[in-house]
Amino acid sequence: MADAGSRHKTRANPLFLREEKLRQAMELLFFAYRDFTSEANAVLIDYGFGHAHHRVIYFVGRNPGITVSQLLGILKITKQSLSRVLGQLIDDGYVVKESDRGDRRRRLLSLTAKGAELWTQLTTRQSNRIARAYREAGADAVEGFCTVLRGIINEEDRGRATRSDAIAGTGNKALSGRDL
Amino acid sequence: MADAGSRHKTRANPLFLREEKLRQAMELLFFAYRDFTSEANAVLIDYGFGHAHHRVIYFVGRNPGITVSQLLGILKITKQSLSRVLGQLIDDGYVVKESDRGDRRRRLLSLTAKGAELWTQLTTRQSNRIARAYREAGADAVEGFCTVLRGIINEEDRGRATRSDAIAGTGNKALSGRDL
DNA sequence: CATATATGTCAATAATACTGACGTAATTTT
DNA sequence: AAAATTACGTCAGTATTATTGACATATATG
Repeated sequence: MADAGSRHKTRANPLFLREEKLRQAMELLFFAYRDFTSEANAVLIDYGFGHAHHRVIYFVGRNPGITVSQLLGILKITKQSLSRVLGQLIDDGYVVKESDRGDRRRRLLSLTAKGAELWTQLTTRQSNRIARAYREAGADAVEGFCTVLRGIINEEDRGRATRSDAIAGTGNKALSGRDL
Repeated sequence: MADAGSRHKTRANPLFLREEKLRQAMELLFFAYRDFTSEANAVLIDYGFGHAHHRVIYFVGRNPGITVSQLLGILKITKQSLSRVLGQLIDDGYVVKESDRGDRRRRLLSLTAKGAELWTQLTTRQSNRIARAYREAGADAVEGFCTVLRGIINEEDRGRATRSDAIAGTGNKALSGRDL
């Protein structure tokens, strides 16, 4: 308790500044995510869809041939939750589901042409926002941005945002299975 | 149309790489936010609260004396949505609401001791995650991280994640009004 | 006094998500 | 080949977050 004073805010107290920086980071993350997602949400309303549909469309587009359980692993929601959203997307002709010929228990998901079009529409807006931020920040800042974000992600999922080189609409079937 | 070929994926095509980097950023943001929030959600379940309560607790703690409409401006939800959540937090003794003596239409929100305790519990876990990522990434990366995130946020809200120096539980009344 | 602002509230609805239970088909293990 | 596991689907009930629209009240401002 002799040095208790160091726990309080004083002139340029490094501990106080550290906590301040951490809270700032949390807020930046909140506001950035809020604005980043509101972009796409506006588009989706015209289609009668919501955030959940966006996430499904996005990850199916990015990973054509993804299985249902791989998708569940990414979204971290229950299959019952996914079911409704995915069902709608299939009914409305944005996503198709086909049996895996290797393991016929599996259902492989991919976008239709209509789905790929929506994917592009959604992704373009969001990547324009990122692109602008990247341009203004510069290459070094971008690298730092990615490094820190990767550090925030749970260790087991850190590979996910890099490994795929799939493009919506194009072939590029199947992920190696254990990867997702 | 003469140089149409440059729009397609070729060996180290800079345009393709650019798009790839942008999609990577979107995914990093998705996964980072997913894991960042799941941290606090787990705690909240024990209190019978959800994500929405967390956001209210957080921003009230960070901005003691914040008004209802300032909070709505941050959260970007309707007052009807806020009403239920805020009402619960007040009923359960985490938040207090008092009339502004200057403008008695306004209600100033702040945390009770109980609320500040929960605030700390929630914030500690999340800031530990950020702190670890910061430590591993280094100071330069952190700076880049903040710069890019700020660039992603809508221009009118960029000041928000920096301006406040309020701490949960401590005095530090009122924001300048126009700021939030 | 008229108007605008800040807040609150009633009602209906939509979207996302959860738990729990159960069923079926295909594959893997023993 | 029987048993166990995996992948998927579905029915039912519920919680949480959020929306729109309408209306009410108190206070402040011109």
